[in-house]
Amino acid sequence: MSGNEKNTEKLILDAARNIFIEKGFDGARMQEIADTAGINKALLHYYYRSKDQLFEAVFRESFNTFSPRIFEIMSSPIELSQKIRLFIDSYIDIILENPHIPAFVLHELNRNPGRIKDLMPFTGQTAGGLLSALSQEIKSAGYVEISAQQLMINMIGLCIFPFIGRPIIQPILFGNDDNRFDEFIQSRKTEVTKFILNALTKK
Amino acid sequence: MSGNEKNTEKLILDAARNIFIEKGFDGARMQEIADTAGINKALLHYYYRSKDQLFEAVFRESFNTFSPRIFEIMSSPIELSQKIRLFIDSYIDIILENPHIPAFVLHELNRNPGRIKDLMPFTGQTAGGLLSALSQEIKSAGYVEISAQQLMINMIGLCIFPFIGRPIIQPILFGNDDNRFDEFIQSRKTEVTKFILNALTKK
DNA sequence: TTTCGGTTTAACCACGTGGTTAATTTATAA
DNA sequence: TTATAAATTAACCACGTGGTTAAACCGAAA
Repeated sequence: MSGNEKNTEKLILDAARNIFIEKGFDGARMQEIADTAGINKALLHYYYRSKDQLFEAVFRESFNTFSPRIFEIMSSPIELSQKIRLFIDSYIDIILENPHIPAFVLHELNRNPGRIKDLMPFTGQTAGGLLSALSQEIKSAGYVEISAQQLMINMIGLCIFPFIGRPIIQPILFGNDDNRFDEFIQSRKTEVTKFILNALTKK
Repeated sequence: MSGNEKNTEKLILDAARNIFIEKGFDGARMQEIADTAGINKALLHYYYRSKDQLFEAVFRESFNTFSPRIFEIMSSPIELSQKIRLFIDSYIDIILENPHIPAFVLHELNRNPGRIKDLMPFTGQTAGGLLSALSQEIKSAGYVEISAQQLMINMIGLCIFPFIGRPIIQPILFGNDDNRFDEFIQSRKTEVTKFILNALTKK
């Protein structure tokens, strides 16, 4: 039982996650995943039967990380402004720990939009319920008139976009300086929250 | 000179654009591009020497469509609020005509971030100039305190995100109904403009 | 020590890939 | 009509791909 005693299945999944997220399904090679995991290629098929199934495992995991707990937070019994603060804060934190996941998940979903059906934990109905509830809260909070959908997309988009757009944002706006980009992201949590809450406030 | 007299090079580029944008570089097959164009595969290499060069042609074109004319608009001598209205309006219009381009460009840029260097028409300096000018305008307009970078990213992100995120947005928020999603996008132009301008306004 | 199941590997396979080539067709001009 | 170059094609090639297989390895129970 030496130190590197790590079960092989996990070893494979870790390697596959790195490769798939970096190169996407089409760009990933089973050989490279095996090399990264430090094992023989046949072992990939021993534990996961095919490239598709290995990818499936990685993608589900990534999707669950990516899929915001927005519905949990949004249905909790706290004030709307607090929900918004809470969501922005925790969602940006999550993405900061896995900055490449949004681009990965969204690309694979665009490549195969039908896949979403297998992944949705909540029905359209539960979503509908939350939306109408949110819609009520917007009104009773005395906020600006805005549909629940528009607000949700704004919140999520403002959190995610900087990460997906980094390869174009950083060179143009920050002279390709990693530090300046990181500072930018750091300040985003408070900036986005301020921006949204102010956008919702009647003048 | 019959009706379908279309020069072959253009025929190839059209087919390549469709395939590359739908499947990405790694997922695209030269044979499928040839079939789509209705020509022999060897012709692809006759006009464009390699898959890379054919892709390069498609990507440059897409990037120029995608790359917002934000710097033109932002440096024109009109009031800031008008610039914002103008940008949101025209940018969403452009993307509506090519709804798959943002996901395509951003994915390929994430796959190969170095590529951006070959594509930037403006130096970091010109961008810097525009940013400080914009920063001044924000102040003199009496708007809320916000950095030029944060504002620009918010504007662009709010325009683009619904298109990149469609495969997840439509099923969850609109019961996978094409019409409801299209209505949502249509109302976005006014909604996003209102949202941003209000977010910038002090109480 | 032997046996036996789960692990791991080297070697292999059929097939699809991007790319090439030599020949054929087509248009053009003399 | 004929000569010439450009456009187009069928056939081909080397190689990388996902996947398989049979044998070897290894720890534990008998």
